[in-house]
Amino acid sequence: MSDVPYAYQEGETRTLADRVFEQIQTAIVKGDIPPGSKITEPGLAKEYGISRGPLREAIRRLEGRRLIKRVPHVGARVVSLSFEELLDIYDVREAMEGMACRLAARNMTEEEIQGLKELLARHEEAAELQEGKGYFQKEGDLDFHFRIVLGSKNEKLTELLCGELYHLVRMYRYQFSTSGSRPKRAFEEHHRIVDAIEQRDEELAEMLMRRHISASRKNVEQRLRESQAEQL
Amino acid sequence: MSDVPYAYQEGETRTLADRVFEQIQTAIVKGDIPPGSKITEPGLAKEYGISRGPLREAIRRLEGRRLIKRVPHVGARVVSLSFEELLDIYDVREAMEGMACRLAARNMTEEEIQGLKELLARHEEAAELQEGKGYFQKEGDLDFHFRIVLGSKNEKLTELLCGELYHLVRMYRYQFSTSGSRPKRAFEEHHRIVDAIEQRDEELAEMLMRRHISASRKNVEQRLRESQAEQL
DNA sequence: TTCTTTTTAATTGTCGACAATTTTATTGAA
DNA sequence: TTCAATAAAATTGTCGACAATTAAAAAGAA
Repeated sequence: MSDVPYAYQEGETRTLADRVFEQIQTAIVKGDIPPGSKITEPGLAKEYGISRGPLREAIRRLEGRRLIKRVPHVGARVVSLSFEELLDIYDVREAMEGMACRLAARNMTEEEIQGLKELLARHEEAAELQEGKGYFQKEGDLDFHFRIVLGSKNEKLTELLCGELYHLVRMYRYQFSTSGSRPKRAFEEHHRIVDAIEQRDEELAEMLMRRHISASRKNVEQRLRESQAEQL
Repeated sequence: MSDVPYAYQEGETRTLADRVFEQIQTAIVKGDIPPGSKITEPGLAKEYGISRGPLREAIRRLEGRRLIKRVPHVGARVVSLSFEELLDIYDVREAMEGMACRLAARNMTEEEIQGLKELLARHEEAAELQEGKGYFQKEGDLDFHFRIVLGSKNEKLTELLCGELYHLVRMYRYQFSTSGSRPKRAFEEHHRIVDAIEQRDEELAEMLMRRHISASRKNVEQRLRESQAEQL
């Protein structure tokens, strides 16, 4: 599977600025360019072997996706992630993915639902092998959510979630390795969500997804508070 | 009040690209640059009296906000609005503003709530004078929703709603003049929402906001179907 | 030494020029 | 006339250069 799950469907012909945009985005998400670090145009231009023109366009787009913050005449910095913002994102996800799940129960095809079930089965297999942690499950969880969002058949919802929010979510995961701490329960919840979708029970599907994300949020919140307490 | 309700709080010093970005955005939203029309760089550069460099950066940001679509080596066009997308946006708003309303009930200050009530009173006054239609109510409705989103104190939610979605909403309104068709009922709903917020009833606040937006959606949907039927 | 001022260096913002590609117009053949 | 092939024009993509602003370094005063 590609590194970027939600890729724009443009043709082969991509411009330099487009490619560099994706490269830098990946570098930021994976932490290769650490949060808070300064983006210098001549430096990046040299590193990627292009001139400053396309690079600046890429930077503007990164700014639009809120992966970097820019101050006129001063420069750009990679966003630094705060606990508050992470929790904020969970609330947004609860709302949007809840709606996505409701719509998925309405609009997903039988084939797509079948695919979801197979995905879950594969995850469970892998989880049994390596006791529920590690890279695969990390990305696998997002893959599950990703498919449901696509299943909503709501383009705007998909754009906002996959094009704006998930990059940040992945960034947090690379950063804090803050995932997969409650694998068994999460799997159970995933199963129940798929069941609700299969039964076309929109309300239940939405409710279960909201609970699922809300539980995740509470879990992360508690762990963050613990690690904060440790530092005192 | 400023034309753009959600303005970034950058200092005085703004760059050419930033200003042109806002100018073009306003032009697109208001329909001065009609949907579907082609954006030619030399043309716009000449019109705004700048070179193509800053203009291209502005275009990239417009693309990020999904106000224009760009094809490599071909050019950019202003997005054309479809009925499906408008209805999609309503679903997204229902989810996100529902959550915003829940959080607003939790986090709004008493002063902010008081301000909301005053806003409603002013709207009612104006509505009585001009029988509930016209420009003021159009923007006024969005102003109401805008304040509640701010009251959520959730930065990501605010960014997505005010920075991504509301521009499209305003674009639709300028385009189709599709608003203010059920003023009295909308006012009542606004009132009940504020009451729920004042009583700090999070669940009720979310539910009322979701119903409010859902009703709006149904109303628009019906009117769109009627106008479609007329064309047959 | 420490703080302020001045000077230097580096970075960002803007522009015009050229190459690559696409669109439009023209020409020619069926 | 209509369609295909070619030629011309326009537009996009990329680059390097220069001006404006900011950050860093050096010099000087307390």
